[in-house]
Amino acid sequence: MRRTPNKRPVPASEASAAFELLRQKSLNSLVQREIERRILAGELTPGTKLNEAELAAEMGISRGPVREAFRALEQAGLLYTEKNRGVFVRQVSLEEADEIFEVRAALEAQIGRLAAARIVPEQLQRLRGVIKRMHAASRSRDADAYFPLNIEFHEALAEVAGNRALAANYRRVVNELNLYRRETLARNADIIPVSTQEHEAIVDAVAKGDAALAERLLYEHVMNSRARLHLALESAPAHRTKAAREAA
Amino acid sequence: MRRTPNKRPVPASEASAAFELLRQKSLNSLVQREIERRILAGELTPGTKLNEAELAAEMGISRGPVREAFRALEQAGLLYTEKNRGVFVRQVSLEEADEIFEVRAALEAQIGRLAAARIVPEQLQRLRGVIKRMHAASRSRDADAYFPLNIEFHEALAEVAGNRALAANYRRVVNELNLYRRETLARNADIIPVSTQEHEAIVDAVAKGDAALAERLLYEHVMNSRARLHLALESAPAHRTKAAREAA
DNA sequence: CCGTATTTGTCCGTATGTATG
DNA sequence: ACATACATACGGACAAATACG
Repeated sequence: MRRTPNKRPVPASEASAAFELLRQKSLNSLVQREIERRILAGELTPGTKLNEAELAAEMGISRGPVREAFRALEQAGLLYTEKNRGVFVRQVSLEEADEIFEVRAALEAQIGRLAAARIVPEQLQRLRGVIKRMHAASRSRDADAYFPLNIEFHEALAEVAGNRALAANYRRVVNELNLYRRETLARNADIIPVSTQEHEAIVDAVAKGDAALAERLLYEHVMNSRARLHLALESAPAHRTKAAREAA
Repeated sequence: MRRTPNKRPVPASEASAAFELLRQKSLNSLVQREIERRILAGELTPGTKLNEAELAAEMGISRGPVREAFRALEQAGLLYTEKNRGVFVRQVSLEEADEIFEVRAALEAQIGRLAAARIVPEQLQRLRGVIKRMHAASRSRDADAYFPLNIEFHEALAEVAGNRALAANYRRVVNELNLYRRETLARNADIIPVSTQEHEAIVDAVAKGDAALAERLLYEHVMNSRARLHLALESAPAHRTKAAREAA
């Protein structure tokens, strides 16, 4: 046996949260998680340069674990490195985003196919609940309420599909799409009713167990999202800044 | 301008291949590439423990870059880390492999759909050439010749699809499947004729520009591969060792 | 079960390359 | 164009945890 069967209980004096976390996770993984959080939360925007020493000092650690986290996040597609210059938050161009949408469509279609075959009543109830809240957000044209629901819907569906590898790949692809300049990513309230209807049709197909239909609807839903992004860019080709949005 | 426009020519004394490589690529990326190569070539088999200091010494460098490469390869799914114990080549269970096949099927289907829409004559000619060599390998029941052709076929098709993000995701998934115990992975000569015919039908569909058919055939091809793996496992449930194969 | 050897996790110093006035 | 300041890439040392006799 390679592992000690009975782990010694941690003395109360050492049982701080940070200490207990370090028992299990090494520093590099914590740094990785934190940087990932900041990027996905929008605190670090695409193109931002990350400073090794600064980050290390801020977290009260040395630069080694920070560098290791950089390499992991680089592989994950969230950062890129220019040798001897530094690491930067990745920027996804419109052309890349178009390609990634095609990957997402394929994965979502598979999620739909599997979900239709495997969904159980309580999962269906949850999806119906999300749709209901989407309708509410749609009626009040509340984009800030709608978009978290959109994420929740697709996350829940991925879980229904019951395939961890598929869900993991799906999440990575969605994260990459978030690296397309955040401000413009289809935060247009006009699309909410249409999008809500598409989601409802998807749930209906999954509920019926119609795998082929769910697959097709999800594929089209993703490609429609891509088309809507392009439409939004045409109607507002100039990059709308945060200040401009707040003024409106 | 951030970069020096005219790079100083490298003095002959410093112009060794290794030196010039280091001008562009950092050590961690070279280590990463080398370890990845060893894993995919089968020199490092799933479950093998990697020793930081040993690898560093072997390559004549310090442990820092090795650790950074570990973190990248961990994120890529080729290694996994047990804290304070070490990093190991990842092992993919049969259950995981089944899930990954479903991801691969979705990506391959999308590759087929796009390839049918975008293929140009010279690409088609190349695919037909691979098929031709597959038939030859099939007639002589030469598995060692066939399996590289299989890889070449799918790689070429991914290129035809003309979507870099899709190709990158596809490669990662295929690499993961290679981490399912290598020895058993459908190295059965009986399946070669069937597999060849499936490939030929796929090329025909792509050549016709029939996206829907190419998509369906590729999906089924991948799922058939999965089924053939299961069949092979049933007929030989005991793990056939390298020695056993060589004796046969 | 205990002491020792090995290996990992982390930190720090230095050289090299880059940005800037 | 040059000198200076700064950030990164890498090496090396120390402490803690694990493996082994």
